[in-house]
Amino acid sequence: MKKENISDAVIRRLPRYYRQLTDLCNRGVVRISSHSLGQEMNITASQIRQDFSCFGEFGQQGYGYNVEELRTEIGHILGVDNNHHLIMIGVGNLGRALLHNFPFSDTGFTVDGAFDVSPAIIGSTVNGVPVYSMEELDAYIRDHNVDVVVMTVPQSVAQDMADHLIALGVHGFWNFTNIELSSTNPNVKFENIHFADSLLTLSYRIANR
Amino acid sequence: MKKENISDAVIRRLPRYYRQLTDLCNRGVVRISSHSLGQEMNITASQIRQDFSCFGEFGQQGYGYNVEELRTEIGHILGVDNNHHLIMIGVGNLGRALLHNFPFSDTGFTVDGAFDVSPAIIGSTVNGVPVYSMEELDAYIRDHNVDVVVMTVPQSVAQDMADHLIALGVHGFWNFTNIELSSTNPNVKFENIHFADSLLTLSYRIANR
DNA sequence: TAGATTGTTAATCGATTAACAATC
DNA sequence: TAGATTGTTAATCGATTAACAATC
Repeated sequence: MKKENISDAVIRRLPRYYRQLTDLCNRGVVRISSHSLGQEMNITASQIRQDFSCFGEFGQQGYGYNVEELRTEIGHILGVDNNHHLIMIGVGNLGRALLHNFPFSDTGFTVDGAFDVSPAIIGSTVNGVPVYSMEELDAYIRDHNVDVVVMTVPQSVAQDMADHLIALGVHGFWNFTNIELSSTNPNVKFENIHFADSLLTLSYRIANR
Repeated sequence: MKKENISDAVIRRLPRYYRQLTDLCNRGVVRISSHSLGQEMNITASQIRQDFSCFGEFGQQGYGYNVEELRTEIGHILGVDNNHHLIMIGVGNLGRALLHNFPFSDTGFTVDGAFDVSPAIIGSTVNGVPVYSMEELDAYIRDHNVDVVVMTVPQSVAQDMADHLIALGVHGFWNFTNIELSSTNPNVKFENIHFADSLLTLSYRIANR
C-alpha cells in the first residue's frame, strides 16, 4: 500500500475494472487470475497487477483474486460506499435524461435536488428529485452537504456559476458543458463530459482509418 | 508531414485545440504563439509544436500561428468538412436530449434519421429528424451512406445491435451505453461516452483529495 | 510436493519537455 | 538588422511490460 502519486491513467482504469468485476460477479465467477482478467479486458497481466499494487495486496499467490472481494475493494477505493451527495443545476433535456436514466445509486451517489430557472418546472419533481428555483440555491448549499454539482447549464453561464459555487464551498463538478471549467483551488475537482470532443475524435478516426 | 503513428494522446488533444482556436477566433485574436496558446490551455509550448508537427507546418518563425488558418487546418484534420452522415438508434430521453441540444453540424455531422421500437414516436420527427421503425433499419443502411451510428439503446441489446450493424457495413459508433463494444475488424471505430466511469473517477478524486 | 500466480523490481518503450539551429 | 518563434532533434521523464523470487 503506497498511495502516493497514483497516475491519471491508473485512476481511469479503475472504473473499468469495477465494471468488469461486477460483470464477473453476475456471471457467478468466483476467482480470476490477472492473466485471464487481462485477456477479457485487453490489458496485460503485468499492468493489472501493477495497478492493484498501488492500493494494496488483494490477491493470493497460486490462486489469483477472489472476484467479489476484489470488486468490493475497488469499489471502496472509488468511494462507492461513501454515500456522496449530489445536486443538479440546469434541468433541460439532458438533465432530465440523466435524472430518469442514470443509475446514480450504483455509483454511490444520492441526488438530493435539482435547480432551474424555469417557473414551469420549479416545485415539481423529476423521477422523485425535487426541482427548486435558483434563488434557493445558496441557502441550500449552506444548509446541506453537497459533494458534487452536475452542471447541465448553458455554456455561457457555466464558469460564472462554477465560481459562485466554489465560493460557497462546492469542490466537485460533473461538467456537461463543452468548456474547460477551472479553479485556482487544486482541491476543487472537475470531471468533464465533452460530447463534442468525443465526436470529433471519432470523426478523426473514421476519416483516417 | 509524417502522418504515421499518431498517438491517442495527440488525437485527444486535437478537439481541445480546435475549441480553443474557435474561441480565439470569436475573440478576434489574429495570431498566437505556441507559448501563449500553451499558457491559455495549460500545455507546454513544446508539446503544442510537437503535436502540430505531426500533421504539417502551420506556423511561421518569428510570427507564430495565424489563428483562423490554424483553426481551419485542425478542423480539416479532424474531418469537420467531410460531411459525415449519422443516424441514431434508440430515441429515449438521452437520444432526444442529443437531438435537441447537441450541435451536430458544428462537428461536421448531418443527422439523417433516428430509429426506435416505440410505436408512439415512429413516424414523428424530433427537432427535424425523422424517427423510423427498427424494421426499416437494414434497408435504410443499405440504401444510404451511414458513417456513424449513435448508440443510445439499452445495454442489454447494445453488442448484438452493434454486431448486426457492423455486418451491414457500419464502421463508426458513438456509444452511450456503459459497456465496451468491440469488433474483430480494426477498421470499425468505437468512441465511448461512459457516464458511470466518468462519475466514478470524480468520486475517487473527491474521496482522495 | 509441484504448479500456479502473486507482488515487486528491473528493463523497455513511448510521450513529454528542453534545447537549438533555421528563418521570418 | 535584431528579436521572436518556429520545426525538429536530443534529453528526460513516466508509464507499460517483462522477469522473477516469494509463496499459496
